[in-house]
Amino acid sequence: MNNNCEVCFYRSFLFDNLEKKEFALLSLARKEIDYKKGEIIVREGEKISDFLYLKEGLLKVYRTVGPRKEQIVGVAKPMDFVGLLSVFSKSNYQYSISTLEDSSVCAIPLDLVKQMVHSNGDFANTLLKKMSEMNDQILNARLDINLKNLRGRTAYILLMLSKEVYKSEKFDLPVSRKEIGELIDMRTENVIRILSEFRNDGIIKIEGKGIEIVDMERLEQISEFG
Amino acid sequence: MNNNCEVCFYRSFLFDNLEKKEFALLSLARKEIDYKKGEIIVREGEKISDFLYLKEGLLKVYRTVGPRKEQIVGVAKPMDFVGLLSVFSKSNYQYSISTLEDSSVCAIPLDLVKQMVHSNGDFANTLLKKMSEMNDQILNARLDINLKNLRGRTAYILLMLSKEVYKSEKFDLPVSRKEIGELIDMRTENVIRILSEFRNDGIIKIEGKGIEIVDMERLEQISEFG
DNA sequence: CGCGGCTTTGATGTTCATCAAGTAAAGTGG
DNA sequence: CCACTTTACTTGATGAACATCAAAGCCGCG
Repeated sequence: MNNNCEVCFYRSFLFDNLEKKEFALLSLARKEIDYKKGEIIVREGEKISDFLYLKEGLLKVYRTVGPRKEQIVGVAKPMDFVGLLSVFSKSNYQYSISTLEDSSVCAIPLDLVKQMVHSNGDFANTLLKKMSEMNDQILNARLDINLKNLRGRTAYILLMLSKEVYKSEKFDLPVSRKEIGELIDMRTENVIRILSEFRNDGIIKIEGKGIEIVDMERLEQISEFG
Repeated sequence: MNNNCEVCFYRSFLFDNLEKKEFALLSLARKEIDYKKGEIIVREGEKISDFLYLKEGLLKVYRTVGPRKEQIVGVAKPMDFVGLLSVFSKSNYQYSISTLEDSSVCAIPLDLVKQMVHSNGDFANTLLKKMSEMNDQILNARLDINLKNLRGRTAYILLMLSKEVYKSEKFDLPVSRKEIGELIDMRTENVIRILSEFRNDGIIKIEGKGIEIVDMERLEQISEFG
C-alpha cells in the first residue's frame, strides 16, 4: 500500500497524466485486495463498480459456456488492464476472472475513473490508447490461434508463457492441462499428447508443472507454421 | 453532404455531446467518400490518419494471412465504428477494409478526434463506451464461432445477416461462398455443402446469392447447438 | 485413506480439409 | 459481341486431424 502505490502507478503508464490532486484522490479511493491462487475475483453477470488493475500475479479471464465447460478469453499479467474488456460498455461483467497465481488487484471506483476521463483530456486519450491496445492484443491472439493446428497452438502458448509472462525458458505452468486446452481450444488429451511429443522430440523438458524449453528455435517454427 | 450531415451524426449517438462549435468544426473537417462494391478502403500497414465512420453500405475488415488467404475479422454495418479497432493504439492499420456493397464512408482527421476527446469529457466517455462495445461485439462473435461446428457456424452467419444487417428473412448474400468461409473459419466446399444441406432440409431457399430463411426456428436451434 | 479431479496412453469414430473434376458465371481483350 | 480466361460454384471421393471413449495410475485434500 502507501507510497508503494506511487511506484506502481508510475510504472503503469496510465496514470502519468494525472495532476497531483487527481492522483491523490485516486490513491485515496483505490482499494488493494490480495487473492490466493485459484480464487474468483469477478463472476460473469456481476455488476461492474470498479476499474480493476492487476498489480501483481496472473489472472485468467473466461466465460462459462456449458454446465461444465469454460472458454478462456485471455490471460492477464501485471500492466495489463484486465478490467478494460467491457468496463465501459456494459454495466455487468461479461466474463469471469480468477487468479492463476497469488495476486494483488487494485480496484478504483469506476465513477472516479469516468470523472477523471471527463476532466482530464490527456488521461482520456491515454486510456483510449490502452484500451485499444488491450483489445487488439486479445483479438489478435484469438485470430492467430484460429489459424494454427494443435501443435502450433501448443507451441504458441508455451512461447507466450515463456516470453511474455515469465521471461525465462524455464517456468512452472500456472494452469492445468485442461485449462491450457480451454485457452487454445483443444482437448485436454491432445494437450498432453502434444506436450509429450515435444518432450520426445527433445524440444522441451517436463516435470509435472515444470517446463523447460530446450529448443526454442524449433518451438518457434512449430508455432509459426501452425 | 450538407445538412444531410446533421441527421447522420445525430443518429450515430456518438457526436451527441459535441457543442455547436465543435460540431461545426467536425462538419467542416470531415470528408465523405463513396466507394463501389469491392473497393479497398484501407490496406493493412497503411498509416492511420482518419477516424472512419460507415455512413451507408457494408464493409469487411480482414487481414491477409498467407499469399492467397484472408482471414475476415468482422463485418461492419452503418452505426458501427469500423475505425475503432486499432485507431488509438497503433499508427498503422492492423487490418484491411474493403466494401461488400456500395458504401459511403465519412473520414474525420484523427487529430481532430483526439483534440475533441481532450477538450470534451462527455465525448471522451461516449467514445470509450462505443469503442468498448465494438470490441466486445467482435470478440464475442469470434468466441461464439469457435464453439460451434460447421453447421452451427453457417446457421450463425445466416442469422447474423438476416437479423442484424438486412433485417429481413430474405436477402442477397453480400459475399461469395469463399468469403463466408473466411468469415467463419471453414472451407468454401463445406460452406456450399452445408447450405445445400439446409436447402434440402427445407430450412432455407437458395437462388444464387439470394437466400430466404424458411424455418427460422430450426436455424436458430442449429446455431445454438453448435 | 478414500474420493474426486488431474494426468496419461491407447483405441475408435467423426468431422472436416484436401484433392479432383466438372459446370456455371463473370470479366477481358480483340 | 464473341471467343477466351479466369473466378465462382458444386459434387464426390479420400485421408488427416482431432474429438471422443475407455481405463488406469497419480496426486492432493478433506
